Amino acid sequence: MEERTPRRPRIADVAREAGVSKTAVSFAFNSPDRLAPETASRILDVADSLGYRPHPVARMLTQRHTHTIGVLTPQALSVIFSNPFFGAFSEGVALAAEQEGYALHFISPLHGSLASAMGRATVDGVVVIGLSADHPEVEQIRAAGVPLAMVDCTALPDQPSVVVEDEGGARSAAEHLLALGHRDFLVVGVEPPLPGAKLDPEGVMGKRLKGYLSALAAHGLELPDHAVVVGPASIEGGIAAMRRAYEDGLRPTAVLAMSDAMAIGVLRAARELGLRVPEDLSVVGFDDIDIAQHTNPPLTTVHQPIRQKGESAVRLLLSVVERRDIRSEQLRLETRLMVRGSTGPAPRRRQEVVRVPS
Amino acid sequence: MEERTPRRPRIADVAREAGVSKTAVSFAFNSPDRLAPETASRILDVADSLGYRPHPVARMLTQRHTHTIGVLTPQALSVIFSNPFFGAFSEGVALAAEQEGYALHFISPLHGSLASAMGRATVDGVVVIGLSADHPEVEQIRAAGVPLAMVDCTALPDQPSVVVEDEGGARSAAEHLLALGHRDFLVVGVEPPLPGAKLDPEGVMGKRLKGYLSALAAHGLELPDHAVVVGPASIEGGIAAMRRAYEDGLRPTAVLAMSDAMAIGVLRAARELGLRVPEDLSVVGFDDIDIAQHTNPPLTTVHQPIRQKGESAVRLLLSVVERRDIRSEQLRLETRLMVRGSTGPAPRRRQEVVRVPS
DNA sequence: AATCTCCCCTAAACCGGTTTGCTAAACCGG
DNA sequence: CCGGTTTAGCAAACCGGTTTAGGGGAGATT
Repeated sequence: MEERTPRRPRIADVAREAGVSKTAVSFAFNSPDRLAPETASRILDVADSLGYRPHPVARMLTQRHTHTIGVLTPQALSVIFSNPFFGAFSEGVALAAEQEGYALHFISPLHGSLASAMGRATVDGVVVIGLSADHPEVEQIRAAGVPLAMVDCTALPDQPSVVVEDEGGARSAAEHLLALGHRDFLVVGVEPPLPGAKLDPEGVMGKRLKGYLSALAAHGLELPDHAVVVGPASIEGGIAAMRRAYEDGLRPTAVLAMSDAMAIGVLRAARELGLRVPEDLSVVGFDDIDIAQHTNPPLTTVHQPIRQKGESAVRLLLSVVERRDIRSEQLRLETRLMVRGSTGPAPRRRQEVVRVPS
Repeated sequence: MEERTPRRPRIADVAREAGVSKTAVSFAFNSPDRLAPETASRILDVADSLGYRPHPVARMLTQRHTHTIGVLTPQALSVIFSNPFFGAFSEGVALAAEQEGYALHFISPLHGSLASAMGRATVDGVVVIGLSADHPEVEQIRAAGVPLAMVDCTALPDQPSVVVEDEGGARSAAEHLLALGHRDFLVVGVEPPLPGAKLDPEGVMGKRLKGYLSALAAHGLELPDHAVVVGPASIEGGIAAMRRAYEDGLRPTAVLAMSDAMAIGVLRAARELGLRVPEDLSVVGFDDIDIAQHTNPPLTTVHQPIRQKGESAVRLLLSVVERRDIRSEQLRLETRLMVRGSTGPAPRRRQEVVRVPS
């Protein structure tokens, strides 16, 4: 006569075993002070002996919140997690979430649909990264009444958001190279997630490009279209982009990369092409990920507070989730050029790159 | 006379508005074929106009599963996410999870308690990484009836697990250096998460150390205790470890690092100490993270299939979650030495390191 | 002795869905 | 015209908890 279904014990089982009501058991776990001390501890003992744990889903249902925040990205997590930028960002998100007692739930397209993934997600709010404001998904989330905080996008005026000075940072990178005498540039950009799509001028990469261009324009320079190559934001992407540029006959003295990972790829490709950095070629990245200071030579790059971005996004989000603060803040963080070893004076010899006189 | 509480519409609201029962609404969403086509689409229209989405938590409660898997780590996520190893591992986990239609939930100690974090987590199963089998938490999870898959730990015979050939990989690393003529070694290890704890001989680091030692022993060599330094598994940790070793007077010709991040730190510290790699010093890492092939010089290291580890763990886990397969598999994956540029023949000059004759 | 408090605990409603079991009407062949 | 099968939809039970409103008894107050 064995018990055939070792099913999970419920609150009713504990109540029966302890000879009390379900309410009492609930009190024992959630507000023990509403029970006589010995009753509470007896209930807890019984619960323990039965191996009872309150069912988290049932609890969520009645308490109306999940103590979980979501991180929403339009790309598959499997491509995202290998990105050091995302790692650092998640670090910031996790730090704030952990401090506030929230768990982390990553939301990415399931079976191709971000909407259905979002529909399944049991979160109190979401941090949205890598999505432009006009993405239909974002509107849907808002309509569903789920609080959200946007990262790298400020287009929703009544929503909390965190952005960085992308344009200014990019400008300072280009100015740095211009001051070193460089005139022949190659811009290495991150391609949009959807193949074929044009660089969104309001997106992060669009702003960085704008920053580069405005610095060049101030020196009477223009950037020919073919001096902009794009690829995936990875070391391999950077290698491929640099090789392609060389095969196309470009011989820049300086490379402006929109991501550190790609800059590291450029460093690598340059070495293979027999170019010394920074003597023959200067390279500047963007983001200042951790390894940037440990490359050889150390990478000159535009620092942005990646971790803080994640942390602030969560703080902003929680302030509306917990209704501590209704007004939604728009945070704008600074960027800062970190001059290290990968940039130097432009070499003397002239390059054959197209240049437009002012 | 405005509606004051724009509360989320419930299934009953849709039912009333459409003039049908709750059941019909539920059917419209979940098994439309049980309804007349026009009824179903009318209900869906009403739902849409009301902005109704089925409540995911309520749905979880009745359906008895969450379509979410947890990743459990004993360390704070904020320290974990910056680790490239973990990034690659998560990539594998995410890949398998996404393919199977599961979302990802990261579980780390909340307010210092892994148990309470686990108690709140609404997951169908967990992938456990970095936890030894005798950790009280693991027992608790099993007792709670939550399916789990252990990574890097095989101690639970009736649980699915994924491990790699740590000892063999470490041995091959040491043998490679021995074959190059090295006799004076420094081992750079990853410190246990709890300060002061001794290296768990059954843990990953313990096995790697055992592998190093057995290769040395086969050549009649012993490793003095002071030739093993430990630190956090990061670039900084590697730099600090190498510096400390030098300050202690050690002058090894070869470094065996238990993690690539630390090996990269060693590379960096060596450069600062004026040592050429591999002419003056050989360095071999462990893991073969992505950047290992892009360091300067490219890092010789022991490859382990990190992504596959994550992927397999999820597959194994889901096979028990979905009861497709009751027998729990124990997977053991191979490691493989990747010889690259950071190792070379031992330099001629003898070092003053302590050496025990055979 | 009656009333008031306070303490400890409970019954029942509720959270927002899904699922089971059933019924009434439509359909069908003979 | 009749019994049998389908079809379309409903009411109620259920998932596993929390919370509200309130009841009974003991001690304090009048």
